[in-house]
Amino acid sequence: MDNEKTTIDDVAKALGLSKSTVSRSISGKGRISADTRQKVLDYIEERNYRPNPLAKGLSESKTYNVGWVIPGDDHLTSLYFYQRCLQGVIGAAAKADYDVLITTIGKDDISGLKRITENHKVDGVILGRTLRKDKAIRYLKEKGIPFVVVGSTEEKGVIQVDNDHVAACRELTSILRMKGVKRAVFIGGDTGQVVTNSRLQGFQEGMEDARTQIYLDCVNKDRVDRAVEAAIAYGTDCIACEDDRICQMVMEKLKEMELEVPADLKVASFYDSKLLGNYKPQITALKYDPTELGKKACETLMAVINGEKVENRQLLSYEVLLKGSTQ
Amino acid sequence: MDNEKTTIDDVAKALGLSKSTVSRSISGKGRISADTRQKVLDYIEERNYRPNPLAKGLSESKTYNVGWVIPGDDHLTSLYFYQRCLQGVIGAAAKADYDVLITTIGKDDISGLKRITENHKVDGVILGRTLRKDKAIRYLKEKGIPFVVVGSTEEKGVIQVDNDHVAACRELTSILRMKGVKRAVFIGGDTGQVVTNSRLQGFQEGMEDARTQIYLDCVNKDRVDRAVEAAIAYGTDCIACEDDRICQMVMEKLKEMELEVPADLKVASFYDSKLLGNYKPQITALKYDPTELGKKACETLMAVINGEKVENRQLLSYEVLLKGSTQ
DNA sequence: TAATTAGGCGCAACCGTTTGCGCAAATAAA
DNA sequence: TTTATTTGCGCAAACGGTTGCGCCTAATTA
Repeated sequence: MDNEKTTIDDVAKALGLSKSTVSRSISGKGRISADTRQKVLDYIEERNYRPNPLAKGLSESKTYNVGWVIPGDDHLTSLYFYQRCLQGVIGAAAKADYDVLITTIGKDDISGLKRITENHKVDGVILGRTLRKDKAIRYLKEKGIPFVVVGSTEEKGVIQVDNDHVAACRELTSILRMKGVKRAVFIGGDTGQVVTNSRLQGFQEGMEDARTQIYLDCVNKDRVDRAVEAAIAYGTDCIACEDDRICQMVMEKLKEMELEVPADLKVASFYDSKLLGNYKPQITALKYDPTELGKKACETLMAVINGEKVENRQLLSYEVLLKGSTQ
Repeated sequence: MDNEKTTIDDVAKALGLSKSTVSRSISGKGRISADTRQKVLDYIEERNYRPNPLAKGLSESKTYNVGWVIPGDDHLTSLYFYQRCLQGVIGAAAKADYDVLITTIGKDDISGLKRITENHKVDGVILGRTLRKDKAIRYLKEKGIPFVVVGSTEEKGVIQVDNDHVAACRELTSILRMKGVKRAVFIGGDTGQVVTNSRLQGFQEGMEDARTQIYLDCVNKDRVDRAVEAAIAYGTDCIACEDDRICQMVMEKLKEMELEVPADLKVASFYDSKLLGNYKPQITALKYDPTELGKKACETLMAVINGEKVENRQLLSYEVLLKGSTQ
């Protein structure tokens, strides 16, 4: 009972038609009578016939695959983010009859990316993370391979889909200011990442000309601890953390210092995640939808592949979650 | 300067050969003089020619893709596990000139899996997680699609690659027994998962006929808390946690109860992960190599695809990390 | 030296689609 | 009714590889 290997020829024979007609019925292109078309559609539906994508791809010069490229070595939160993103990518791809080919790259090793592109296995690529001076971007641009990046890059002429970090951080920050925050502190991570700068920018815009203090490159517990100590010494009444991991470390440090949130000072995170799920006063944070990001990225890539003109920079919306930590 | 579209014909023309000869030079099959072959190999190396996998696949009835199927909704540790696994899969696939097509499935929704198989996009599938009464397994068996599962299943006649949980847990447990543990407690999660039962079995074998107590289905903080309370009431001197997440909850609870590890009691985890990285007395745990798992799984799948006979059950080794928590 | 075998290569069919072109029948315009 | 146009469909050539078969030359054997 297997229809494993039915081909378009089988369908054509069975219906007394030519394969051209069957092909045109399926694609809907060309001149076809509505009657015949419906007959074909019904038949292939019933027999569960699926055109062989290799043959289809060969004649159309398409692979019907997109590459999903993520770092091979990354921390847990990112993984969660990528997984959610991937859901969006897969969904959007499926709608266009595409599938997702996954590969990983390292900071200096883009061999995985080269594999799938040089071997003609994908029609385009979605970059899950970018660095400054990103080798992958350079490579894709040079080769003229369609691609979009999730997140932002300083590289010019690159199609990017990102959360509107600046606007989000600006909005949350100005809410904090309204709530009476006078000496806000921003603790940020790797300044090599574009997103860090966006968040800082949003913070500064939101604070207008209120007094603030900024601590950057807090990439480990030590750095964060020292930043928190300095912030307390400064007499801060609110710490804005660049992301969930920093927020986690900040909360830990505050606990060690036996300071109460929000009694002694407010705390907010510019990135919500599961890591923040278990705090007693829940943490005020900015929430994004990674699935939506992936979806948008993939849709954009599809458009690029089909030769449509698309905006270079697409920004997605966010949500401000006001919780107990900034009460 | 683009060699985007060089075909085997171009290569043949350039070298004054026929495409059959070029093809045979590349594959090494058939009768070819070493001279000619080398000439071809040099040329394609220099011009970076890669055979179009769609054309190749079409004529060989192969896609040169394997499907990597993971749950669409899972917790952080799993994600880490899958990511490491994936590394192994990608590596092994690349060696056989395969690429990895990713898709996600839910407990009752295997449409993603159906997509890639019915559309003939993969030659075989690796299942990243299985459940009892697994729909994906049923489906793949029924359709006769080559597949291997990472982890264990009770389903008969399925090729599985797994860590040797029983042996590992047995060994760690017996070490604990040697160390003088007299009233050990096992706290396990979802008994619906095959691995939970394997770990329990290893624990029981390792404890021989020493007194023990078992708490199962501790799938959330509440359940774990109650199990820990009961264990303490029982007067336990060692809690063996089924996995990292349970261990995390146990440690939290012990802290709340103001009990010291290992002074008041020992704690061990039957699964090491990053979640356990930050405890003051480090946690004794069993360490596996997910990358190795993925690699082995993919290699096995390749063998199956090539029609080789393989062992139904492949067990990988482990490492016992003895740390402060069981001192 | 003649007969056989083996080695190296090319021809052409095939894998399962898409699509330009041409032809006949049906429809519309003259 | 005749002519022009449209409509529906089939033919056959791609797409870029692999592979069975056959031919020719060179090496081996009798």
